[in-house]
Amino acid sequence: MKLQQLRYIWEVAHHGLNVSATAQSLYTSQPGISKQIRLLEDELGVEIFSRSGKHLTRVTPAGQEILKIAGAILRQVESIKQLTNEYNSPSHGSLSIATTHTQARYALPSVIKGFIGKYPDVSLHMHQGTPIQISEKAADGTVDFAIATEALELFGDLVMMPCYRWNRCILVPKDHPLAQLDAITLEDVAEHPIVTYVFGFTGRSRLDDAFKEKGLEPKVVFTATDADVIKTYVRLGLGIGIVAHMACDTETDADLVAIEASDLFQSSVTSIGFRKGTYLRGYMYDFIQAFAPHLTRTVVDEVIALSSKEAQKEYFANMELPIL
Amino acid sequence: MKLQQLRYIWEVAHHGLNVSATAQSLYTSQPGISKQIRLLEDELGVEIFSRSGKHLTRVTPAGQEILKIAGAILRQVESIKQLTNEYNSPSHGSLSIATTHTQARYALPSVIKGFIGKYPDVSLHMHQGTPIQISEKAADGTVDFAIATEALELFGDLVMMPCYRWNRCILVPKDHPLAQLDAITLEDVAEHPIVTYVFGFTGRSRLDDAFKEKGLEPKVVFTATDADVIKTYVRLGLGIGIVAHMACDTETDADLVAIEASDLFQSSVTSIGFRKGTYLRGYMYDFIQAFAPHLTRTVVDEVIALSSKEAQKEYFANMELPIL
DNA sequence: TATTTTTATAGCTTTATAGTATATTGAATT
DNA sequence: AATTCAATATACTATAAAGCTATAAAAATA
Repeated sequence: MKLQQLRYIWEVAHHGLNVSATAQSLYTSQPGISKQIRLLEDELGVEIFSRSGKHLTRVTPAGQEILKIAGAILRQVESIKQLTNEYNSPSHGSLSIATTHTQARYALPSVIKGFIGKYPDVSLHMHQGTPIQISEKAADGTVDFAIATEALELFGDLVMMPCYRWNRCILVPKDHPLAQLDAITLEDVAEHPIVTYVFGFTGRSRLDDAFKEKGLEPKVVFTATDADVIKTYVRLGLGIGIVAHMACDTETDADLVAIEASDLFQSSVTSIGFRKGTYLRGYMYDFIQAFAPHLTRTVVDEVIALSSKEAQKEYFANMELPIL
Repeated sequence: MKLQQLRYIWEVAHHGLNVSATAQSLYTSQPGISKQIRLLEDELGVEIFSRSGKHLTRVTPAGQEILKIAGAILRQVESIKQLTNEYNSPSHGSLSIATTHTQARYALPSVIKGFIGKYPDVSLHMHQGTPIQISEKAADGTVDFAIATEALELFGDLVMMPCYRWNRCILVPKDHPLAQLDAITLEDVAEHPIVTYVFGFTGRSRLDDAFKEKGLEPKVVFTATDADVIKTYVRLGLGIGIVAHMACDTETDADLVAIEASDLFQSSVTSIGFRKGTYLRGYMYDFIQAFAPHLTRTVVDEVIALSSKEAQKEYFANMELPIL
């Protein structure tokens, strides 16, 4: 058994069982990969892929198990490389982050700015996507970190750490009746058409919960994945906007009125997650702490050491989070 | 990076940093290993072993980390092989068990007999040792299973499952005053010289606890690691023997009187443990269940799935164990 | 059925691995 | 301090393995 062979079967399995395509993506030849897969299967005495004639059609049950372990092995090999990189050149490397629009647009820029100033030799990669996509990318090792408000719990082998708590505000045009009120209630809000986030994005579920609890049926007339689009439609008079607090900028949104809505909806928590067993480079610890000051290296290491997801939640249960 | 290289550094590290000795044990040449280690170090750009001239003197800090991951990788490679073996020939393989005298002599024989009858093609290896040695062997992968009453909790990466609960009895010569009593108390016992297990063996700690709790100071005049030796000295009149219940055989020990002592001492629990992440062959599940009927394949898989040691303990907290 | 896509095979080249013999060095011993 | 012993490094060679190109064969698709 060779690492190369494990790499090949893993890549083929992740390229739709197309050996030629895999070969291209790995800059090698198709016969080479085919041969190595055969050799491995011969050595193990088990077919990893079942074939109809010359084509690979599916992964065998044994193959499923093998691929799972092979993936773990390859990630550990990656860990060894990462740790030696850390010894060789602590300030060189790369950092990939998958996140949503809201984070990328409002929460991350200042952190990123500080980071690239401090680590000019770390190449930074940002991937934007839905919370589900983000979690998947972290879980399969495409990115180092996932930062999002929802869906990060779905993946069992992610270590998740809460970063900050945030509230919502309601954006209305200056002449809107809600802008005249001194205090606003959920009932007031429910009377107007609403423009807000798509379900599964930026704490949308908390919003729905709040209305449901009071037995209200909000008239959501338009949903978007980001606050910029939401604002655009608020300006068009489509409805009132409900967005994350950090998306309300009094300067650029001078034509809108932002109404604090902290007491109308439960606050949401944005978390950062990474795959269990990932080797964290020094600058990665640094990034985490820059984003969430309470997540010091010590704290992160302690959380990693906790064996269960429940213990991790427990760890943060009584911790005060920064409020943004 | 090659698996072979990881194998070499791991073996060298576990052969006292002696490359020549490692080469011998692996039936290969010393230059081959030396070269591969150098190649790996060159590739990683990190010294795994520090050298004084030509001699390897110690493992570098980076080497420590690398070796730890390398060990995990090699064990996973082993898992792949095991699982393919399971597909190829479910009834062929090997099973190594490390256990103490008490288990090997009294609890295991019937189980082993049934097992070799059912799986004649599984080669069975029994290793006898102290509970500490046993745990170590399970933790580093020398054996598949550790079976013992003490010390199995010490190793964090062992999955441990309680098998049965057992009590003690007191062995005395026929003419001994204790043999005349109708009911026996701990105070009675403490008046006589005692022959029992060495500390750290066969639930010895429970015994000490019982005396301590009543403020008694037992006169332990002789300790041994097994009941056979204890009986021998009881016969010589050195003192009264306190041994595990399963060590009292009314036939072979017809010259001794066994006094039930279940209510004098807290019962002990014998457990079986294996390293987390071990691939369990079908016959291994079968062995476990033959030894402890409540540990069905389903139960074992459920316990393995539990992430923390605490959750595992919790799982068995309310389970009735067989009493031997 | 024709065409395209994909995999397998063969032959060849390059690279890698492991072996032997031997030099060199460090540690132990006197 | 010199000598001996044990261990590692180096040089070289033989063998094995891995990968490439070209091409044949087989599925999939149109």
